[in-house]
Amino acid sequence: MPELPEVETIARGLAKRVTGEVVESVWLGQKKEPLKSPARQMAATLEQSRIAAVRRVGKHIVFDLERDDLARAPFPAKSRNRPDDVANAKQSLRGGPSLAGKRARPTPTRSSEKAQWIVHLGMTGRLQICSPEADIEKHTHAILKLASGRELRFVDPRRFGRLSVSAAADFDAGGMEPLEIDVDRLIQLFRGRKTPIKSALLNQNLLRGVGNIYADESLFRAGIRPRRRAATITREQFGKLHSSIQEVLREAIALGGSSISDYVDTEGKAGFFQLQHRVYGREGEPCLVCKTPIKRIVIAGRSSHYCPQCQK
DNA sequence: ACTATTTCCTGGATGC
DNA sequence: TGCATCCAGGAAATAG
Repeated sequence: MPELPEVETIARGLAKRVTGEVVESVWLGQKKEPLKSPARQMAATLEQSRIAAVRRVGKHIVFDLERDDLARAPFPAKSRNRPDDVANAKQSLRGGPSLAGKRARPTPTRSSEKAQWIVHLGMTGRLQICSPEADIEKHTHAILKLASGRELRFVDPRRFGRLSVSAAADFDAGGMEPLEIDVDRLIQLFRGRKTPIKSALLNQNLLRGVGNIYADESLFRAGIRPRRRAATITREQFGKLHSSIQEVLREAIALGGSSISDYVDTEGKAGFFQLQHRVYGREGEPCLVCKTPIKRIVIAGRSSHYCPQCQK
């Protein structure tokens, strides 16, 4: 559910609150789904590094990590680990997390080392900043203990979220940023594709960050039906689509994203763009332009909402 | 090289 | 009230 505007909102909030923090220690849960990198490598990369920046790339939250103190170890090289090598996984959450402590003896390094911690929230992932005394929620998969005494926690009931580290600071989410791409590039991306435009918009290898809500909303504003094959869309319509996508995303960011179900930002505040939805979640309700009932169809397993009158 | 379909996961909503 | 079933969604994996 968090798409570009929600992730942008969350990343901005985090940047405000944890930039400059040092990660002292890391606890990682025993569930393996949320971890794309080996637990030991992730913990070792995070521990003793400073959060230099937090930013959004597509739907990913990227924490830029730096380690410029000569006394500290360089980021660990890629290592194969035993599958059960999960940092202190057996510790009970109830008594407070035990934090993965001792690492290998630091090897002095001359250069400033960079790495990244990459968080994808999936459907239900959340990053919390809280005091160590705060109750640890069910489905907490990672806890970063910060030098300020606070904790940064990753909670994700459905476990569609993913955590990974990129040792070389070269994380590439693929695709292009929808708020940066120009019309010609957009046309290049979609031209000639037989797939429905809705599916193309959701393909993160083309545009990164657009999800189900903003795809439907953009197509409505552009007057294009979600099932339209990308290849049949005219240059002029692509122009309209390009401006619709950017308009929808910018408005949504300005309102703090869409709070569907239980989405809240890092401060616990809800977004308000859901109040501006013109088709998403409005099946059967009258189109705000022409009063025709909004239709809901399924495209590639995704519910898609549109006005049969306004969209062609 | 593309495109379409299936799979992963749990909580909330719905139905009997 | 309780139990079963369905649905939501992103992206990786699989199949064509």
